[in-house]
Amino acid sequence: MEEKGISQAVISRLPRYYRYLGELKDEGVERISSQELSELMNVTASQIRQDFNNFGGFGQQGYGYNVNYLYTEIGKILGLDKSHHLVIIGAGNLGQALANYVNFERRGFIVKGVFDINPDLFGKDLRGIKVQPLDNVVEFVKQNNIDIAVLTIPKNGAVDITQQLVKYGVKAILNFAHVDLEVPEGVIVENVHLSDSLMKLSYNINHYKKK
Amino acid sequence: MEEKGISQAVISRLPRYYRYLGELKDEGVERISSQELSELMNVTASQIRQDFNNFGGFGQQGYGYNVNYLYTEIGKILGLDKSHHLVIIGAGNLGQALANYVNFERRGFIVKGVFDINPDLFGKDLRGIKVQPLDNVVEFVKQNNIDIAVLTIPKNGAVDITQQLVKYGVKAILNFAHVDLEVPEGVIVENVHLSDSLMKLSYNINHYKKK
DNA sequence: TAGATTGTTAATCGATTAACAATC
DNA sequence: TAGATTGTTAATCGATTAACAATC
Repeated sequence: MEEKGISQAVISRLPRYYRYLGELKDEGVERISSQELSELMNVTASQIRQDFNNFGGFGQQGYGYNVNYLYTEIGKILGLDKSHHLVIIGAGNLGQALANYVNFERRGFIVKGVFDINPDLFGKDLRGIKVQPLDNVVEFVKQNNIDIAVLTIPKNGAVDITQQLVKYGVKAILNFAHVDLEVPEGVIVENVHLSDSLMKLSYNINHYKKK
Repeated sequence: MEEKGISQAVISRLPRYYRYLGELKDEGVERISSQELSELMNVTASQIRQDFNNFGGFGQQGYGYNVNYLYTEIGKILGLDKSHHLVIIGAGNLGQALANYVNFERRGFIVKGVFDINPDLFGKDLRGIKVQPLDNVVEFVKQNNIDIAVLTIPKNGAVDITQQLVKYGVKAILNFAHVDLEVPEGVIVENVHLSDSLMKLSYNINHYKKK
């Protein structure tokens, strides 16, 4: 089961498989073939089988895949069977939106702290968590075993705080700031650049003709 | 200049080029070679030249690229020289965050209306735009030449409203709902699935070893 | 002109799809 | 057993990188 060198293209597809399998599970579907799943998801059956086989054989010839089992296994691959402690840095609308989004918690992403530089926000309660001054974050990260930092602050602040965060053990950053963060080897950055998404949309509005 | 069949891989890189070129421009840099840009951005010079050449020759042998010119041209390719009218559907924290994000406006993405089903939010002012009842949206889209809808509502609502929106002329959807939207040919959907990003992060925390 | 650097073709690499033998 | 469907190898396709001739 110790896989390695899986491409990010494959990893990027796992959450979508996970979502579809979760829905099938909720509908009470017990088994599914790569062919059926391929029609549902609009991808090739071949790709589905290749993707799953990167992690070992989850299916059975002549039968297909057990939905429940496959769902659980993909969850494990994604690390959703373990919980992750995260801090949100920036308690503006976006930070608050994320702090309030209860579904993350369901997947094991536990918001432990929310920080901001704006004193007006200090003490504001977000689902039981009070916004703290940003100055507290380093100490907080040290003491609370924080894996993930979510950056919802402007880019200058994001660059500065990143240095501190990785120094004190943050392993991954979900970055909403519109800047490329420099991090040491082994620290993961996932960028969510909303303006980039809008620009792609804009391009495609003008150029997209047929599928 | 009429390009076609540009791959989405290339398009996805354009906003990042645009950002770096904008910064160089602001710093007063006049010209840059693909080699210099490649070091700055951590991509190959070859890829940069290939990417730009999809759209025609923006550079000059022996000189490199004029930063200002290239910046402007990429902006045009992305359609940022034209403005887009958008509506935000869902005025929760995320919808408000986007409505308040002034930088979108700078790039020509003009928020024309914000809608919600929650009466408590009706009339709430977001940078001069008042939240309206969702029931108004179809009429509003018809009359205000709306290109883009941003969906920041839960998935059931998103699926339902999408049918209406595309019927009345919306050409593109920025979808934050955790569901795959079905749209007719020619309508663009760009998904921003934040929980997928967190899952990728989670996977990589556990598996990433070396670059 | 000589040097630099693009534009572009060719080579490589990786990801996707097709095919089919293994096997439940 | 026969039929179905996976696991996996082989073929194809597309994207990235390398190389270099064109040219400023």
